[in-house]
Amino acid sequence: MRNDLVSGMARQTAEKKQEVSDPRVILEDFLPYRLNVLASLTSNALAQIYAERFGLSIPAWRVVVTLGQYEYRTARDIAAHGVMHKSTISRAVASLEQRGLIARRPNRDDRREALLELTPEGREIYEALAPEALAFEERFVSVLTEEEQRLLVSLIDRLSGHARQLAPEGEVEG
Amino acid sequence: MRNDLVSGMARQTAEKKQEVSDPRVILEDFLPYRLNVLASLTSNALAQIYAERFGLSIPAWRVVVTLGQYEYRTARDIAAHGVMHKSTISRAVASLEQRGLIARRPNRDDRREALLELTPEGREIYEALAPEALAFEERFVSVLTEEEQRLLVSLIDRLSGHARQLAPEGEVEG
DNA sequence: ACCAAATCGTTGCGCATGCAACCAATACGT
DNA sequence: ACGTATTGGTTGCATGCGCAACGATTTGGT
Repeated sequence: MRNDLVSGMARQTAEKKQEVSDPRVILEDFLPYRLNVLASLTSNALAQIYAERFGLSIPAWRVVVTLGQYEYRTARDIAAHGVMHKSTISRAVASLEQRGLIARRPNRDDRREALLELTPEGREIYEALAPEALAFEERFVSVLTEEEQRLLVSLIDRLSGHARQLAPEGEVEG
Repeated sequence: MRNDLVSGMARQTAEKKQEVSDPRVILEDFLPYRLNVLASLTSNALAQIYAERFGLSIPAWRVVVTLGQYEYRTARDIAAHGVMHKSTISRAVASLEQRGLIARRPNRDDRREALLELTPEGREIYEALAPEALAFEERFVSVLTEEEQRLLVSLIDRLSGHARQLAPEGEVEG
């Protein structure tokens, strides 16, 4: 093996004081980087479940979950709820509709938008998928104590709130 | 405004017991989702800095940072260090080389690989970029106390280690 | 009533990404 | 020493994404 660089992830606290005089970014210690690595690892592991077993992309998965949670909803609700770009949703919805997993019902009160909902087949997939997703989450956080899990959630929340202010505008992919 | 769905991020603890009998995924409470949103928010905010001000993509930024940190390194070292696919690195390196920010020196001992290093211009950019990145990080985590910051880092570390086991293989984009 | 601005959703375009195939060079087994 | 397997790095290809422009519809101002 030869992967000591990544598996080592050497943390060098001795370096800290140097950052003052000659600012250096230590990638492995850089929080945005770490967050991304963790999020990617998690996403990819999860994606295997719903891609290989249900043929769903990440955006499709989010659409399905949202509709499973809310019965029916418009595309822009889903976009807001899943923090995704509306074009991403549009394409995911088109694909899901073509596969017969969701149905589109035009809204008579506002004919620009359409209400989306799971078809019976769609709900079937959702009901098979949801327990697996939750089981994954459970396995994933099982290295932490309950206390730590609550803490993590609260830290993430506060950081997310703050991050939205640092970058006021813009959707987020996922 | 009409974004109550996303800005509300309603957390409904009362729902918890329902998950036992009828497993439902509440997207806003789903940890992988939250991690992704936070990571994306952070990435995008950061990306603005080095895209708009230095014309660097995320992979390019990671190459620059790695070389700033280690003087010289091969492409595959950088890939491992930045947890990125080797093709991503290859293209980032090509672009940086063309812009004259990094130089490639063939390794006589193993002529498959090449040692990469920052040119003076590259280092100049790095030295302008590093303080800004660190300042961003500082601003970013400033909502947390020192204690909480240490805790967050440790939680992330443990989760990352665990996640690597759940998804044993595969690079990570970023 | 009318016109401008805003909103929902779709689509064409350019670009980045991951994958797999590939080339060149090196390591390994026998 | 020879052939095969492995490794570093590049590239063609298909896919997916965000952006911006657009059509259709609705809202708001006057």
